[in-house]
Amino acid sequence: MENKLHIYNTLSRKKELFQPIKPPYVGMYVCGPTVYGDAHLGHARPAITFDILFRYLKHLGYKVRYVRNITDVGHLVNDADSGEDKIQKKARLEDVEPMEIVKYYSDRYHTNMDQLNTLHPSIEPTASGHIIEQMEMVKKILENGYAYESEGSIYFDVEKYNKKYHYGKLSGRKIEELIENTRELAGQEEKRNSFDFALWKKADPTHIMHWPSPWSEGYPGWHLECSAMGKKYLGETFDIHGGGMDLLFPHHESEIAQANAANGHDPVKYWMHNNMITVNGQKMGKSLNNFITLDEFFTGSHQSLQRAYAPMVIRFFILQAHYRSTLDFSNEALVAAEKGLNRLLEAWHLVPDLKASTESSVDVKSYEAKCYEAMNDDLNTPMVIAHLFEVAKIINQVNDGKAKLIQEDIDFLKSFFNTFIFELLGLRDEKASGGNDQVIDYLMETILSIRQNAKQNKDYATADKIRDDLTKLGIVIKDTKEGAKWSLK
RNA sequence: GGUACCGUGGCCGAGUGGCUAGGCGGAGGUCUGCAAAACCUUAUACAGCGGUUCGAAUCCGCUCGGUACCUCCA
Repeated sequence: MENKLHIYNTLSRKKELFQPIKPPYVGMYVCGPTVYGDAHLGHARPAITFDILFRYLKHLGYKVRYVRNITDVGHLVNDADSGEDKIQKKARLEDVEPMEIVKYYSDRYHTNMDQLNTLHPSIEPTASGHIIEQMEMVKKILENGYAYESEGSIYFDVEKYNKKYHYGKLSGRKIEELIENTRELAGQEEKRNSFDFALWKKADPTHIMHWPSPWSEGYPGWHLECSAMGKKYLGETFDIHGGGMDLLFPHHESEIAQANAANGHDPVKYWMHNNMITVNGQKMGKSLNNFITLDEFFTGSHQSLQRAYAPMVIRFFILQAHYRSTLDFSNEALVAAEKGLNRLLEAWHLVPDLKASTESSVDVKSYEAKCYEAMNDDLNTPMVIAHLFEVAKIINQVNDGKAKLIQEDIDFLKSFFNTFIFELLGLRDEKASGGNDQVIDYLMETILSIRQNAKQNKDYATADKIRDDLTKLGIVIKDTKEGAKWSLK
């Protein structure tokens, strides 16, 4: 299988030609959400970024297994003295079962992801469903001598590990600096070094999510689930591991360490990290409490939103920036994205009705190569979109009789646009589903003919009232040379 | 304090040595009863200072400003 796809590998800090370990198979693991709250705009970024990669790899002919986990245990809360589980904390506050929280937010996450038109992962494992696998990994790391027990908890011995391997190879950190710079946190007296991390944590009596283990009644450490589940479903070494840049350290760094300590070699060939979405230049995140949930975007129910934005507008907005750049959110930017998306789709709608000429005045086929080139250059979707806009302009020119295309080129446009807009960028034509109702079609035909009569009688007041009233209902009327056309907004 | 990244026109955002990015917004025009859409034309740019080069937004250095990670975080 040949391809020219280059992806930026965080491990080497360079763009590298993508060569799977065992073509045509590709194994891809992406860090999913911790389901203790609604998904916000930041969660949409990796989901969409790696959805694009998933779609493109499949398009190139690879057989991809895409694993995205659901974190439903572990992950300590920083302000809880006892190291209380995040899910548990939420559960206690709302007085419900932890798994009830997990179910509730998992469902909502899935709904949001469907709204954003991301393809479902091949496997979506939960941490709580893989306690045994995680314990097996702890045992192995213990056997290999890279972990120690302390008060019923098991910690990873970073210093010892670093003597044979390199702790910091992904994030560029040096262990000596970690010694000096790691902040003092509660509950660290059990550890030999402040940067050692838990593989297994003993549950205190109030902790309600716990499992029996050889060491204590407890729960698995922060970074273990991805290592254990990645290995189980993709093997000890797999092609791609993705996630947000904020997971680079310590999460992904520790995953590498765990894999080496357990299996003796690196787990992943290509590490990919998407950048953050910012608000006024600052990261949108849970801890800063400046996040806007996806539901709030879709309904417009957040004080800093001027109105609602459709899921496809959010998707398009995210795709208009490169995944490794920060993306600054604002109403203005979203409105611009919405108009741009609309412009693209309007052009797409014109394609079937374009009139063919005997010759073409523009070279539309060259745009396909340009788009592939952009995709191959580390998934440069903003570049792809820029090319598509240029094609949209050509379509409009042909529609206006200012440029010419032969039938073959028009047919080419249909498949080309279809491939890039819908198959690869994963955009959905929300309007395509509207207007299928025969009753509505007939109704609109009737209304528009009444309006046409009014116009012919120069009764513009009536004509404009019809148009204005329909606009309020979300129906847009455009008078063209071929008569009035309508569409749902 | 350590590590990494960034600073592009009113806004968002590509571009890494010479060729118009693109979208939104602004101005003027064509079309139209008006509007919308579309098309045409147009203005506004590469944080600052030095250096390398025939030539730099793009490479190097310094300065200033910002962000991320170092603690759960997409």
